[in-house]
Amino acid sequence: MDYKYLASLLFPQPLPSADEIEAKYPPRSLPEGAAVTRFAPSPTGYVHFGGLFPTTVDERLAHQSGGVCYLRIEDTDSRREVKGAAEALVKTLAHYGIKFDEGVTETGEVGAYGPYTQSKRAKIYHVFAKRLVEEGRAYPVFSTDEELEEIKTADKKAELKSVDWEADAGARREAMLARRNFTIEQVEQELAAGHKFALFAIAEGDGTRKRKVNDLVRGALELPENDEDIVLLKSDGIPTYHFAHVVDDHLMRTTHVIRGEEWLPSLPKHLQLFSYMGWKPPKYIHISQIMRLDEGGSKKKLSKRDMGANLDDYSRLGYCPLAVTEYVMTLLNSNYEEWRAQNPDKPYTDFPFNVKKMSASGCLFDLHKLDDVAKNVVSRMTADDVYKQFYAWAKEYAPDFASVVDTMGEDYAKSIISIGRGGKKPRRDYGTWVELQSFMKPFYDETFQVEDDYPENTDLHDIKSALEMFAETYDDGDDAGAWFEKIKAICAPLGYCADMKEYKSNADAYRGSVADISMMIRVAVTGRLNSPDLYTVMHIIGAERTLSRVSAMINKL
RNA sequence: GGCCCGUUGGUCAAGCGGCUAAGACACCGCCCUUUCACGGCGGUAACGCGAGUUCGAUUCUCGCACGGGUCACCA
Repeated sequence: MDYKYLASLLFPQPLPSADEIEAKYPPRSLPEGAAVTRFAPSPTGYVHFGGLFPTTVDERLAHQSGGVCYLRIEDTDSRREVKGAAEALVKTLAHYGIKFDEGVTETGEVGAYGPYTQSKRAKIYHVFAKRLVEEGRAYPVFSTDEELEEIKTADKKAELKSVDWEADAGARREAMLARRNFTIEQVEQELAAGHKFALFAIAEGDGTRKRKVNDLVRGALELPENDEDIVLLKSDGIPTYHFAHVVDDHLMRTTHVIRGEEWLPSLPKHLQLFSYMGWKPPKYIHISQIMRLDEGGSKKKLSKRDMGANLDDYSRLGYCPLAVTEYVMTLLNSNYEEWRAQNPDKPYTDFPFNVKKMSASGCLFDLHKLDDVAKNVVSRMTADDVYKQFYAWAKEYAPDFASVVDTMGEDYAKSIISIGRGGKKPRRDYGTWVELQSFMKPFYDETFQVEDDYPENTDLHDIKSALEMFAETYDDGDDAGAWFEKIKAICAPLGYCADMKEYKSNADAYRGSVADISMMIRVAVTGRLNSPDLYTVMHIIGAERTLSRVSAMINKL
């Protein structure tokens, strides 16, 4: 068969030569060892938590080595495309510190290796597709409009589940072989009839033979050679992922491809295409799925509806983006936590990220762990920083509380946030803005309320007497020592023990201890059974509030 | 069903032929503390099973089991 002629039939429009294209995408001039990575999502919706994993690896690998990390939009499936998804994606990732040097950005496309949107690269794919036809490595498969319609509406997933695998494999193989046989005349006729064609690459592999391939995380893998013809172009002329991946990652000079493990089975296809094209394949890292625990206690894939799957959930719950990033880092490199403990003040980007430390097995999403990381992150922040982030969050997600905060001003809020902050061991009372909001509530009249009841065995008369005595003697000017002496002084008249050690060794002799007296005051002043140090709380809210809350409680009893 | 990947405590995980099998989270207990919390100390808890190689296997090989992925003109 005259492949040159076939190619000219299939691609009649004038195209640049492969060499011309290659010249436009020269090797990058980067320092030795610099990684070029990319995140290549299809714009089908919000960013999944699972998407943050490979992306963080992309970003670290590139920027740690002085390389380039770019964003390419794989919009080759018009059926699934969601409008505005790409923009939302860029914005969300930026929020988590993933900044792209090239590709699709908030301000449009930047970089010399574009376009970075696959739908704009049709001509480039056609150049290389045509070359494969000329070499006798690719052939067309024609479909009528009706058949195409069928392909478009068929629910392949459902179909595949109820298939007779063995019979199907044979039938598919036969059909594949049959498709390879055609004549130039048939092609001419089909084209004349206006039928569209998909372009397939001939598989030369032997499926019964294994080939060693390398994955940077998993090591040497044995995958069967590819013996299935590969769809390069769909009937609409748009490439499949397989072809686009090979062409784009070669031209854009990607050195490391980080992607989900669902791509592992098609790796032989990609390797075969790289070899057909005469290009050097990139290094691969296939990342396992993120799992979650279902109600029954078994592992399930973290799916779209799960809490925590949508990255926007974290914003809503008030996790600061750095907390999420650091959590991802701990999952990616288990020595990250140790490094963090030793380097509490360094930015996470100083951590020497190591691909070899990554785990080949999947990991389970653990909200507890996230909370712990979040507490660490927030405890290390300055009061100023916490205030800014919290206030911005409140404006959006808790506007009522934001206006409550406004009533007392910024400094007041910061004095609350400053409790236990700074020093070598800052307190870790809250890890999210939702938790901080709850922490702050007792400090504002609008949100103060008695939420907790006194412990069951507390004597109401004692409470009343204790509060009355407290109110009589309270002096805003006392220092912490004097203040506590006065609390202790309340004990004896009521038959409570002022000394905890004494009380513990001789509890029966007393009605209670200074701890109980403190609790009586605490609930009156903060409305809760737990609070930060009472003396500190009273001085933040001031004497007036303190005493009015105490008398309100006395009246209530 | 074929093929591929994976399997250390509840979770994330060190380990890479010889260890009392790290650490972190969670859980529990004790201590500190005016309570709770924070903090400190400690505890419960693991190499999926069966062969083989070896003086010796968590570590290497092979089966099996389990989990996951994949088998589209989707990515």
